[in-house]
Amino acid sequence: MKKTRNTRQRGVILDILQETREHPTAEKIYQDARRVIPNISLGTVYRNLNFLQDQGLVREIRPCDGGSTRFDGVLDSHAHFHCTRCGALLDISLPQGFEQLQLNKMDGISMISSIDLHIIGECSNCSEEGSGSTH
Amino acid sequence: MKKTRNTRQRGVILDILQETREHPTAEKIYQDARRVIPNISLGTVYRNLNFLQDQGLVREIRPCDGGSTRFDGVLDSHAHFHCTRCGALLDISLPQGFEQLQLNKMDGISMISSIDLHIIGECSNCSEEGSGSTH
DNA sequence: GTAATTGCAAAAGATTTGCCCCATT
DNA sequence: AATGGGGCAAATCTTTTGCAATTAC
Repeated sequence: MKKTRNTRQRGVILDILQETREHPTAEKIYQDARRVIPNISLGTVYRNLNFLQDQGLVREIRPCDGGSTRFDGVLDSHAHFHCTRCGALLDISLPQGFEQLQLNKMDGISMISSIDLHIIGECSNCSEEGSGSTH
Repeated sequence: MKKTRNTRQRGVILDILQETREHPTAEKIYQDARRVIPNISLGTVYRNLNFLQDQGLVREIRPCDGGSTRFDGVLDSHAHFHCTRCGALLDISLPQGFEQLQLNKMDGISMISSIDLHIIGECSNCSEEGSGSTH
């Protein structure tokens, strides 16, 4: 297999993802990265995100309610909560009993590599504000 | 609120979605619909998919592994299995005990409207075929 | 008759890719 | 020096939208 190089761009992108729990989009990562490497290009960001995903260092989350792909650099197992009002995408702990679910041998499944749990609803912030605000 | 009309296009699209468990993409629905209404347009398909979603008659599934949005017209609660080899997206039953999970009051969540469970792995078909095939 | 809906084509986004140059090893 | 990776811009793909014509009610 071919050798990979440690470029500044790649390092910065990975750092950004590992230091936030905001699940940024590629565009947001691009903007953050430009504060460090002003002439980094969006194409490079995408190429590295794909690369890091292939390496298993990062994973992508596709918001259930449309919008662009977001990325997650925190690999502890956790679920995601999507707020339909403000669009927030939050890490949440796996519900009690989740690990014990009978997951194997279901239907036509022969091997499970990962399980994604997405909870869609309203976050406390939005609910506290009554029915008006959109963020 | 404004009145809605029962157009042939809308009916055909809904039928297609309710009669399959294949979770077609908009493009696939468009192709199927053209066999019935040869000059239906892709724009109409998208407009109706969004409309049907707003009505709660259909929901969209965003494949975790990229690719375009797929649609589901079967509303019984079920989970989805994504095969990383052949790309199949299958309905599966919710695992035992799933309904009893402690889901409320977690972290900053104040209201839950739906829960999506996606299982990623390999389907039996692909595994039986050994390690070669891509479908 | 009226307004919701369609078809078509253009526009808008998001992501990928080709090409040539630069920088890591 | 060799070649993986970057920058830039064009290309691709998916989805949305404006508008005039059509059709359900």
